[in-house]
Amino acid sequence: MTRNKTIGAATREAILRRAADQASVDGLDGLSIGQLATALGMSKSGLFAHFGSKEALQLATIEDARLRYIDAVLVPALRAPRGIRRLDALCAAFLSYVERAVFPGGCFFAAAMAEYGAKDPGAVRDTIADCQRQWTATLERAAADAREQGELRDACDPEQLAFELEAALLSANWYFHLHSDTGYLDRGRRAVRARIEADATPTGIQALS
Amino acid sequence: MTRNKTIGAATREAILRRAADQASVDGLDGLSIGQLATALGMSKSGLFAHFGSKEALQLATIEDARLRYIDAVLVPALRAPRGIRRLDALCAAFLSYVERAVFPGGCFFAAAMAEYGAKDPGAVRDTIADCQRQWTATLERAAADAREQGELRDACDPEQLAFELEAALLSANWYFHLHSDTGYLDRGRRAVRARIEADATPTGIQALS
DNA sequence: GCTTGTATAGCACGATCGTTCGTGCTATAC
DNA sequence: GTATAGCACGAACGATCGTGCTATACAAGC
Repeated sequence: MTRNKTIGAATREAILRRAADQASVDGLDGLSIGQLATALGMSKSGLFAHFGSKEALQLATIEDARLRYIDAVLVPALRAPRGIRRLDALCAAFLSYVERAVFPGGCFFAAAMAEYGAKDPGAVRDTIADCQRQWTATLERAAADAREQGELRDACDPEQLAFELEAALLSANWYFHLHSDTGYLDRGRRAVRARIEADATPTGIQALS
Repeated sequence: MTRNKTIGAATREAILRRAADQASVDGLDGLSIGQLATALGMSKSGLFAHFGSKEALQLATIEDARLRYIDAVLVPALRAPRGIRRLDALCAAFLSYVERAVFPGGCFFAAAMAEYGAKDPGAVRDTIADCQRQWTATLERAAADAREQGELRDACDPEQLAFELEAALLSANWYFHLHSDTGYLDRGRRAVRARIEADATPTGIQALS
C-alpha cells in the first residue's frame, strides 16, 4: 500500500513536470490531457485519474512549477545577504533561470500571467495572481531592506523599484524567446544594474562591489 | 458586384474586429471559429468561407489589429514633434491605449507575443515577431532622433532605452489586467518619465516642459 | 429573362477535447 | 489464501474543433 503510493506519486510527479514544461510553451489552457498522456506513454484515463479534472491538473501543475521556481530562483538568490545584494541576486537568478531554460518555453509564471491576466476570475487565475504577488513582494521586501540598511536612497520607492526591475526581467524573458536572442538577457542585466544604481547610495554601490 | 463586395467586406471587417477583441482575451490560438460565428450571429461555414483556413483568419486578424494599433497609438503620438517629445508621446499613447481598453484583453500584440514567443516558427509567429520589431524600431528611432537633437545624452544607448521603456509599458499592461488596478498604469508612467529624464540633457528636460 | 458571380447557410466529415465507466493487474494485510 | 486497495488500461460518451462540399439568395451584365 505504502509501496503503491510511492509508485503513484512518482508517476504524478513525472506528469506534473512534463505538464509544466508543456504549459510554458503552449499555455495552461492549451495543455491537453491526451497529448500529455501520449508524450508520457500512458493512457489518457490513467493520467486523468490522478487529478479528476483538468482544472485540478492545472492547479497541481502550478504548484509543481512553483516548487521548481523556488529551487531555481529563490533558493540561490536568498543565499545573498539581505539588502541590495539580495535584490540584485534575485534579478540575476531570474535571468539565469530564463537562460538555463528551466522551463523550455520561458518563465512559466510569466506565460501564465499573460494567458490568464484578462480572463474571467477562477481558481487558476487567482492562483497565478497570487504567485505573481508573492514574487513581487519578495522583490519589494529586498528593496525595502536595502533602503533600511542605507544602501538605497531614502527617496527611493521600493514598490516602484520592484515594478521597474520586474518589468526589465519580464521583457528580457519575452524578447529572448520571441527573437531567440540571448542579447536581450544582457539588456535585462544592464537595465537591472542601472536601475538599482540609480537609487543606490555610495554604501549601496560599494556593497554591489 | 461592387455592392456585394462592399457587403462582404463589411462582414469581413466585423468578423476581424470581433476576432481581434476575442484574441486579446483568449489568445490567437484559443480563437474558435464556431464561437466567433455564434457571437456574430452567423454560420460557421459562412464565416469560414471568408478566409479558407484558421491560419488565414489569424493572419487577417493580426493585420486588422495592426491597423487599430496604428490608429490608437501611432497616429496620435506621431503628432508630437520628432525627438524626445515624440518618444514620450509614444509611451503615453501606449498607456492610454491600454487604459481605454482598445482591445478588451489588453494590448493585442503583447498577448500574441507572449502566446507565440516560445512556439515553433510559423506564419503567425513570424508576423507577430515582425509587428514587435516594428514597434521597437519606432521607439528606437524616436530615441535616436532625440539624441541627435541634443535632447538625450551622447552616452545614451537608444536601443537600450527603447528596451527599458517598452519593458515598463508591457509590465503596466500585464499587471493592470491581472490585478485590475489602474495604479499600475501610473507606475508605468512614472517609470517612463524617470527613465527618459535619466538620459535627458537640460535641453531635453525643458522640451518635455 | 437568363446567365454569371458573390455571399452566406446547411450539413457532414474525421479528429480531438474532457470525462466516465468497467476491468485487470499487482502488492500489501490479515 | 483470500480480501482489499492503488494504479493504470481500453472503450466509449457527448461536445467541439477545423474543414470541406453543396445549395440557396441575390445583385450585375448581357
